[in-house]
Amino acid sequence: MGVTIKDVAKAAGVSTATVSRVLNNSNLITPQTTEKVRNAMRELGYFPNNIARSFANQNTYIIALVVDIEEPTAFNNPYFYQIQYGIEKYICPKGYYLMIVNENTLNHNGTAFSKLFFEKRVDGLILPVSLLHKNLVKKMEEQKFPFVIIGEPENSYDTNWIDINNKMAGEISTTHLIENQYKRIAFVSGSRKDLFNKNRLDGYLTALAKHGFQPNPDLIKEGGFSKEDGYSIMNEFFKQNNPPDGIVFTDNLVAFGALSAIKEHGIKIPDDIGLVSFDNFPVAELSDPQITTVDIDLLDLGIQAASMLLKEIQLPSTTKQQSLLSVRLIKRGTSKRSQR
Amino acid sequence: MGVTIKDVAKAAGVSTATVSRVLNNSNLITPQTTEKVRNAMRELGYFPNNIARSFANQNTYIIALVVDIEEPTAFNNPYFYQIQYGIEKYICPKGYYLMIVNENTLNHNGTAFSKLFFEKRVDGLILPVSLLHKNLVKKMEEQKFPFVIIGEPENSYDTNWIDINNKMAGEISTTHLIENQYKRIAFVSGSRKDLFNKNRLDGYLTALAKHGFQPNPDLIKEGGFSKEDGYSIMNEFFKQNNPPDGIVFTDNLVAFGALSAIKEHGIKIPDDIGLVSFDNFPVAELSDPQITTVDIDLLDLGIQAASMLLKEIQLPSTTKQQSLLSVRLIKRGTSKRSQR
DNA sequence: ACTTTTTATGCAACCGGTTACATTAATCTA
DNA sequence: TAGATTAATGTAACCGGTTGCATAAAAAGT
Repeated sequence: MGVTIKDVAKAAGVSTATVSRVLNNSNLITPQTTEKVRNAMRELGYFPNNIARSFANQNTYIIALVVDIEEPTAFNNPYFYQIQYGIEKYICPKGYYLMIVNENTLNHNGTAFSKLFFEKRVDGLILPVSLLHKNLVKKMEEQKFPFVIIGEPENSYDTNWIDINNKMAGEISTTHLIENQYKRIAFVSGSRKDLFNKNRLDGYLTALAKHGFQPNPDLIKEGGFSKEDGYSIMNEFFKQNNPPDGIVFTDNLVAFGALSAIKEHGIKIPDDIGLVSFDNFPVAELSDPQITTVDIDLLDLGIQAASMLLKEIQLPSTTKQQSLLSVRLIKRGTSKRSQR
Repeated sequence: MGVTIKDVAKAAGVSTATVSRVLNNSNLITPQTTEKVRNAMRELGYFPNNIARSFANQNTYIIALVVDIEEPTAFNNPYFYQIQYGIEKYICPKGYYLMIVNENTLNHNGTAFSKLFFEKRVDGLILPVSLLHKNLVKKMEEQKFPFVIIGEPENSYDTNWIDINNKMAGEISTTHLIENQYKRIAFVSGSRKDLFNKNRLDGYLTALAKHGFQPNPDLIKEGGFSKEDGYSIMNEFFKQNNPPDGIVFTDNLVAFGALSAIKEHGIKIPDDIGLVSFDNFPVAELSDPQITTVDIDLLDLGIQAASMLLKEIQLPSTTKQQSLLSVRLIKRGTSKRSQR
């Protein structure tokens, strides 16, 4: 039905091997022959059948990004979207394509995505640390199957991984508040079962220590993802007899909710209280005042992850790559104290 | 290196054909034989090589979603992200995988994605109407290659397509303002070169006509995507000697910017002016007051598009499928007048 | 001019499944 | 129970490229 390499070979008066070599820019072929073959291809409207190509050399030129997003929260959080965009941007000019798999739509045992590996559907995987499973990792390493983890894994894993520098993020945001003369600085994060939240807290504590502040357990809270959570956490703080005058939030939406609570109490931002948040998602610019945030460059994270993976695919190595990306603070209205 | 069908055949004492039939759940095979083969597979840790499978039957079980997102705007707009999520959700349980291609990272002639089709890398395509090109469409139709367009194309195209009902969206949003006793209702949309904006305007005009309102050219504006655009457009309205008291925006962010301008003028929302926007993106809930929006169900759009495509892949038909999805209004703070 | 080396091309096996067709085993019919 | 029909399995060609090895052609060496 389609035009095959045989048709081209016949039309150009050469063998299929020669046509194949032209396709692959082998440097064995004479310019004249190349020319002949190219012409034949053009005349016949030939395109190489990619499935056959993959079959012959046992690779697909596809890599997959595995995500685990839940429906309700999916669209508030552009996390994977930005990473995805970065990956695509990097691999596409190199002739690779990106496949997206959401583990949650497969809903088996949390390793359904591993079919991609077992069935050789892709040449490599990028997956979030939350989907790491000991057995699967062992199998992939045995077969030298390339994969890169997004997020720092527990140190029992020696794999390729990449993450933003969460400790640094915790430290610079806290330091920023300290430098703006806030004195009682609180820290509100997601679950500290997650290593990245532990690291963020670590950064917060480091900053306090460096400036001679004592950490105060009352000012360290855990849990919360939503605007509503932020609202109620803030109100809990207000019930304390000595509430914080500065808060580091590790989530934009939580900060957004806290903002409402603060306004309701008639407390001035940033004069009476300073706020810093993480993840410079678009919402951070929409509040009034705009939220000071740690900007994590997820586009770059995607690019770096992809680069790491392609390196592994193209020249497999036994030493694993690891990378921590710097973050920077974007100073906005919630932390710029007029004076004091 | 890997375990192949031959190994399984030998271990089970049957032919490769039988193993293949077991793999494909052919109903020719005896339960006993099936059992034998399954056991052999299990013992050997066999997984079918998917590349070989694809090669044998010339399909990939992959479909691609082609997008065209520009970097700066990419993350404000979860448009494709939600659609993508819907597609993935639909196709995954049916054994298909999703590939994502961003035309803008390929940056050739706007049809770089067509390689996917020519090289048979995927079984079908879902692409936005903005990427439609006459010649390419002709070629794809000649070869009966399945594809679905997101967005209503100009009527010179007879293809499978799906869109939200933009006229309905324009009409219900306008009607809602009319019913809330707003009298001078403006309409602010993106470029009217795009059919969907024409349709939205059409809906607006229809609603006005149904309620005996005369359209007023001063109240119909075009252009703008950002918060800043919304801010300046709103200020232009305020310069008019008879500004609107109700506005339909076709973009969340534009409405967000307009909101700031309105507040600065000390005008009360929703008592003095009512706002409705399109696209119920997460930001709509973050403003104060929250923005009344037309909710377009992009998750469903993705699901429907995928369903359309798989239908086309599984049983090709000559009659094209078209679908307009209903929209609904989510009433929030910017349009709930206390009384009048 | 004749061997030796290098370069360009062809031959054919191979990648791992699928499936049309052939063959054998099982079941049915009279 | 032989003969016809149906069900289960096997044989081998095929999908469309790639590539090791053989060979032919060209270039270099003596």
